[in-house]
Amino acid sequence: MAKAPAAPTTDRRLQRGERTRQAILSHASRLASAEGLEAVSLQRLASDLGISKSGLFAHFGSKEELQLATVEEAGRVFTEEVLRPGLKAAAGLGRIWGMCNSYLSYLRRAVFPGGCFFEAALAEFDSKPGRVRDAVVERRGYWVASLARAVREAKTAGDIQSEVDSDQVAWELSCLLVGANASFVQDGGNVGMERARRAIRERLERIATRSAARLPTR
Amino acid sequence: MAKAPAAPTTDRRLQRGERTRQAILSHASRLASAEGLEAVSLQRLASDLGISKSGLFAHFGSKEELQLATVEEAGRVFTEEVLRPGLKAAAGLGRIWGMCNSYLSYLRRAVFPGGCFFEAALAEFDSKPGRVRDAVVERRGYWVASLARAVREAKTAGDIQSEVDSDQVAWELSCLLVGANASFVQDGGNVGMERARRAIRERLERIATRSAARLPTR
DNA sequence: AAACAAATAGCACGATCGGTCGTATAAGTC
DNA sequence: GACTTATACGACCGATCGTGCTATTTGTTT
Repeated sequence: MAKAPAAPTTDRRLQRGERTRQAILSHASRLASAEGLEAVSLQRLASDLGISKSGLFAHFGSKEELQLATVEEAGRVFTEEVLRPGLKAAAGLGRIWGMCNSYLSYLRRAVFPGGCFFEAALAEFDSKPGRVRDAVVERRGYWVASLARAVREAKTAGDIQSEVDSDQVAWELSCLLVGANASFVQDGGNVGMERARRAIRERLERIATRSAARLPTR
Repeated sequence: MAKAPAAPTTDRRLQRGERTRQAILSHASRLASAEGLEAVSLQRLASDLGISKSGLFAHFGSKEELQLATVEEAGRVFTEEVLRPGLKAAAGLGRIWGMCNSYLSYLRRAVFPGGCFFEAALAEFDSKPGRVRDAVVERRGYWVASLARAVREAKTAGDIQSEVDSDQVAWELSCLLVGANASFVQDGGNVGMERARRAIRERLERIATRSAARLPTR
């Protein structure tokens, strides 16, 4: 019953194992965002990190488990870098805008060098069923659902007209954000980013009530 | 000098070769849309088509050439299935709407079983430079440029307000269409399709002039 | 019929893939 | 100290990858 959260063990062996595991997953998620989950081989990972392939393998037991753990790690990062800061603004139009900008910032800062991890993983696994696909789809669904919830909240906060379809708006916003991701990955420039920002601003202003606060210029 | 176009040779050996080459590329492009270009191995292709791996290989000389030819074949199909029918309507709002619907129809009919070939290929190659990437990017750029041109034409036709940014609108439309593709590939349903259609309709109606014809209901 | 050319098949190669196994080493427990 | 436990390693396996090199079949040309 007294199972401590996050297992703050004192055993230095376990600590060491946890550190290498973390290093593996961090590198794997970054690599996978650019080259794809399947393309990240155990050999490649091991030699990049200067450890043995079998030592690395022992941490996961199978390639699929590695991929699953990698998705989970990427989800942790996404929560930290996008979802969490997106909640700083109070519920309303500002929070939606904040979430979108958190995502764009997460792209611009190249948290994952290959763009958004989940867009890459989704495109790779969308047609091949399995646990990895399910995990990716669930995570990505959670993100869109979070956007939809923010829109609903903005509606009850009186920032958004009551007739608008929250899910529809969230879907459109997510489309524009993945468009920004695609543009960014392709040319590394900021044109897609600005296009998305502009489109999102116009979309939000169009459904805002007269009483809603104006969106910040930046 | 008398090199005939499309090489309508009478040599039955060459004809046979061309037929198998076409069969290879057709199967390869369909397969690649679902599983990725890299995942389509020569072995897999050969056994699917009931020919030998070396016989298949001889047609292309390298895997990269195969991939290049596959992209080209997919481009041929895309032109036939999307670009061509999209031009049936006269320049103006109707043509933009027609192009978008051609794309959605191309998705719904599952011309490629894994959704839009180019979205899949782009996601796979966006971070790995090379000739394949260049070919995919060029093709996909041509599609967005065609959308932008249609928007410009609609503007000079008086269907669209003169202040609108054609490239911006085309970018947004392409985002919504790839969103439809992503949704379709994920759940096979039509919700993404309807979302996209609705978003596109609203987007177009918002920039239409008062004199422009109304978009058809279907 | 002989010579030739193109499409296809057979076979083997080196490299790399995910995965297994036995073992050495370091850190904890008694 | 002896004993246990967890990490990491090296060697190796069978399968598959892309790719050459050499027949063999099939159709054309003279």
